[in-house]
Amino acid sequence: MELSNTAYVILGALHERPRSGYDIKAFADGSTRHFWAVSYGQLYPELKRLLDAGLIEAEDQPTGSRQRTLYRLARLGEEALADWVSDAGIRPCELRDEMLVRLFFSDAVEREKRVELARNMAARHRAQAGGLRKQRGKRPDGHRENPMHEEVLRFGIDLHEFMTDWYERLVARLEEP
Amino acid sequence: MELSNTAYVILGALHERPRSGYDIKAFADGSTRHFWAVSYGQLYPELKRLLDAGLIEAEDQPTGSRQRTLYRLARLGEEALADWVSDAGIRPCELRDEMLVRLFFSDAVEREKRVELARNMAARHRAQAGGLRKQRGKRPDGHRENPMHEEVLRFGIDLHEFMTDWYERLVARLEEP
DNA sequence: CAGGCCATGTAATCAGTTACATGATTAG
DNA sequence: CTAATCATGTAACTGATTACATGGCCTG
Repeated sequence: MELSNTAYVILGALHERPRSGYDIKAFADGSTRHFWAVSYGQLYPELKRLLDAGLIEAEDQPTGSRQRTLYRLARLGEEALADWVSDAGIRPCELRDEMLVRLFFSDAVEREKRVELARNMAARHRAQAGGLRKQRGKRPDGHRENPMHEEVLRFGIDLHEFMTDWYERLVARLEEP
Repeated sequence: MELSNTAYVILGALHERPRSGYDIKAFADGSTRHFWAVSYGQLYPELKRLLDAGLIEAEDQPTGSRQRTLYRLARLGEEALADWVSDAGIRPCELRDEMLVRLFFSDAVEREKRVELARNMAARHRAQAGGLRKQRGKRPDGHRENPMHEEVLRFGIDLHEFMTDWYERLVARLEEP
């Protein structure tokens, strides 16, 4: 059976510890969001499918009268996750950037506008790097047993810092012809 | 009226010169593909919509009995393109990378597999940078009047080289603890 | 005359987002 | 008491890909 990448994000989240749907979403928002986002619209139906397929198990754990379903990784899910991570296949890295498309076509407008656009892009990545750095501050120890989480977060920060620098240099280049 | 980004790619392609649908696709594959891909499934319906909206004009130009519709940018389309490029709004830069998700969860597998994954990722970006560099070689002059095309291509090359280096350093870090 | 390129299109499908609807618990 | 957070879910929509179908032109 074919699983979506989102399904593997769920399995990965449950590999660490049992979680509710809400908790899985919070985990994704705080970690994989910058390279793989997950929305409720996918999450809950996907949980149902994984449950039916026997990759995860559900346990009812209400707090008072507030319902809560705690999911945990089943043996089958553990195996599926390990197999998937071990897959040696090369998959494309997809980038979708509307502002970059604008920049690409910005010969059609005056230099001023072009420079402003490049400046906005630098600011965007600066903000993104800042956001990730903040995320990092929030985990004083959470990375002890998952060093790769830390590595990937570091990658995000480095990447956005690289882009910030790149666009700043572009601004300089565009300003003095 | 709201236009999709793909519509703007089309307008941008036509800004340079009149083109057939096939030619627009070839243009996108050879330039915007690495940050904004376009498929036939979107292209032809979108052309129809842009035509109906009066942003582009069509001219029949068959070669023998092989049909061919040449599209050109109308005044309305020219304006729409310029307005869109000038838009100061900040839009997110979206990255979707399945391999990075795997890497993120790779604490779940043995070190060997993890290193192999990182090595594959370095190779992927090396290949991607190479592909872009080749693309660049193919345009001995095409960038004269569109210097931003060259800048964005340069960005792609630099970006993938940065990532290649980053993953190579990761491999080194993972190998000697 | 074959293979590659030029050329146009559609139908089915998919992945994913947005917006909505509902309601309990907890901290200030 | 009220705002934030915890919690679950669905329906409608959108953007985009895949796979298919068709056929002519040009070069070796």
